[in-house]
Amino acid sequence: MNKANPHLDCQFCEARFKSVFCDLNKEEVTELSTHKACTIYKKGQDIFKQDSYPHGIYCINAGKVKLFQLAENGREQIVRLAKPGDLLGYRAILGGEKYTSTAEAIVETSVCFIPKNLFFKFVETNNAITLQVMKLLSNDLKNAEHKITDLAQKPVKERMAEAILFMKEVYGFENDNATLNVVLTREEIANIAGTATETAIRILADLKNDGVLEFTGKKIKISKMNKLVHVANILD
DNA sequence: TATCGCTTTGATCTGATACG
DNA sequence: CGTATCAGATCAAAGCGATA
Repeated sequence: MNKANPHLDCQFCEARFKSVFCDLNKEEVTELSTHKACTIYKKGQDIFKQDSYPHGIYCINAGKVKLFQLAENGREQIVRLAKPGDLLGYRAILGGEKYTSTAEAIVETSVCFIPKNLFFKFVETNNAITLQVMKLLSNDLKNAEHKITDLAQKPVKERMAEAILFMKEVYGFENDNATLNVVLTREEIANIAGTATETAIRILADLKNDGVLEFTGKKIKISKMNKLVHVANILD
């Protein structure tokens, strides 16, 4: 199933420098390196599941991950997209709770598991990490609040435009500086915007007709960024 | 070539708001 | 109040491309 990947040394890990572990000293990096366990997940594989208990946290080394909650009606709501350097599952660990969402690889993804004890040790002894984690938490909270307001107040077209911009924020562009560096299904995009797949498809077609977006297969190119931002009706 | 999963499209239903 | 309108969801069916 999942290939273990023992050769990744935290000392040289590019992703670590973008993570909460960027401020570790040399001994701590060594400790992290010896206790973490790196695993490769194939596209579509779950890293952890909603309602299960956490035993540690996950740090993405390479790849892309979506986090979603399963609603009563069976629909998924994507609550977060994650990239290399991002931490997964830390809120559940800190709160001593079950996972409130499922994490699934959207492409082949390499993830390092850091045991609970080690994570808590870092948080207790390293102020820089504590501060970083607090920043993460407050950022998550801000995003969650923003999402609530969006879903409650904004029409679908604005949410769809925002969903596209969100994908761009997290994963950026390809070399042409316009094509999103991520491929999601229409259903997944709908699940970011919180709408039905059919509605998402119709709105994407509208945005194409308006000359805002272009499609090549499942790839999305933003041809008129200013117009897309305008459609998204972002107030700040 | 048969099949599967995803995408698209049209038709219809529903709930919220506006309006006479 | 009753009802007209609108946004969006739901349902059904067809299209389409990758893959076994």
